[in-house]
Amino acid sequence: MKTDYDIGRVAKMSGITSRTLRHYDDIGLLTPAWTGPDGRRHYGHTELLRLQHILVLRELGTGLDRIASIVDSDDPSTTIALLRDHLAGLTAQRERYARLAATVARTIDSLERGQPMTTAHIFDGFDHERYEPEARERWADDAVDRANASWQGLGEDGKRRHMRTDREIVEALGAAVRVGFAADSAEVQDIVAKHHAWLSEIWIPDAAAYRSLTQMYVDDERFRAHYDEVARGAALLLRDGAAEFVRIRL
Amino acid sequence: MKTDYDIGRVAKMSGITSRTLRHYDDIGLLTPAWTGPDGRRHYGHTELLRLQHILVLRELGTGLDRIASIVDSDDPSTTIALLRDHLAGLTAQRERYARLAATVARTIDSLERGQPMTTAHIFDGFDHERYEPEARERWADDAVDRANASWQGLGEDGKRRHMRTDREIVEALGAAVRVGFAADSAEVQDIVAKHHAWLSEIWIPDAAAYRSLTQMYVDDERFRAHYDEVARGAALLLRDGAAEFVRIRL
DNA sequence: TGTAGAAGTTCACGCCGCGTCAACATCAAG
DNA sequence: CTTGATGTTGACGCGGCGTGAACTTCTACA
Repeated sequence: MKTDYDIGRVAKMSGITSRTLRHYDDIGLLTPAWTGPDGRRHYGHTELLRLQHILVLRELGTGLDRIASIVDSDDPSTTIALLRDHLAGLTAQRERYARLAATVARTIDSLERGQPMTTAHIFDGFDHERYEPEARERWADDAVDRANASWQGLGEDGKRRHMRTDREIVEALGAAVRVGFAADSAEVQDIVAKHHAWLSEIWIPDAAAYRSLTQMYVDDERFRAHYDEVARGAALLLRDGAAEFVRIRL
Repeated sequence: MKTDYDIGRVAKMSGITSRTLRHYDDIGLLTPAWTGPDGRRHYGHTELLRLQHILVLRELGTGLDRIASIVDSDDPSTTIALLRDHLAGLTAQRERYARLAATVARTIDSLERGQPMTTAHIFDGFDHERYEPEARERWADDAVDRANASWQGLGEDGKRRHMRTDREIVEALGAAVRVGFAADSAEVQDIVAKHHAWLSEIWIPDAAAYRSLTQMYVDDERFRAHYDEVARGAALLLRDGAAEFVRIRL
């Protein structure tokens, strides 16, 4: 036969290791055209094409099981559907790494300017996993104590920074209200995330606590006045945004 | 004690599972403040703070062993060095996913236009990154028309995404300037790549066009102001980075 | 106070995609 | 005939936990 490549040749041609080829044989992803009496694997042209296909999909980050189903079904629309699915995942990954990189860069930046690793800064772009929507009333009990303790522990400098961040949030919210952003828009969600992170500096609220806190911002005159200072409706927007935030992120 | 949280409370507060907390105990990353006579783990405020620190770094994609060394050493310069290392990895990942996403998108596109997944097509941007110079020449001709058409074609949603990416680039550049990355550093090159990709959304510039565009960013006040918003020198860095980018990649 | 069930504990295996020995067989070249 | 390159199977390792199993202990309610 003309097209007879042993495992080493295939490995060199494709740039993968022979181990990988053996692995693909083991899991039935790529079976050699024939196996010699000595157990050596021999690949033909068909297998090379299949391997190419596999490698492309692998390079795209697809899992081997999914690759198998794609390669096995020659149906283009199946391939397209699967790829489209996969594309969404890739884009999400890319954005995730972009955010992480930006956050790390910012963290480095602030560290180099002598600032400690404050949680507020650090929690930018932080992905909180979900909490269970269970009753956790007791947490709220000593929450105030702990919040006070944290606040005391911040020091003069920390307190001032904290206040400044608060100001930024109020202004961002005001701008959002004026522009007319919805509570579930990315822009408002960013602000809410920032607010949550800011809050976490002195107190780590769970989902329920965070929602009731933002509700309180609406109900309590003094708080509402504080948040509505730049634009009326900011406290409401924060509350609604927080509800959405909790639903999605906590 | 006031600050006494059992493993379940800590899990709910932080959003991670109790299993993870036990794991962290096992590997010595986060030891409970004390363990009851019945073997139950109890955490205090100190541990919560440490956990926060850990989770942030974890969210940044850092490995647990590296996290341990970062959290254990309170030395900021160590932290910076480790983070800088990590940043390089993150940017590499980001770039990888960006390339993958682009290739997948192209593959989907060609499949939808009825073309089979030929090897020639498939290997675009895969192993051998080939650019056909003649095709690029033709692009430059009606580049402006094309840019306008593309922008219109993006739709409201696309436009907004485009704007947000722009913002990310500006911020990443700002951070890079502050941190002091060189124009030919991997980090800056990554940002430039992103900028080029971003630009390619509405206009695919060739090498010369890309260089003169970034030069224009420096010369034109309005553009410079835009890129220098986060940190002065960003436009310059982008131009120099683009020159390097063109030299190596285009 | 008895009892149920919620929540804690310690093993210990599973996952994904191979890398990396180990121990041995077989091939091509000098 | 040796030597070294290359092939084979088999098995463990990794990272960061998920997910049971089997057992103990705390908490709430009748």
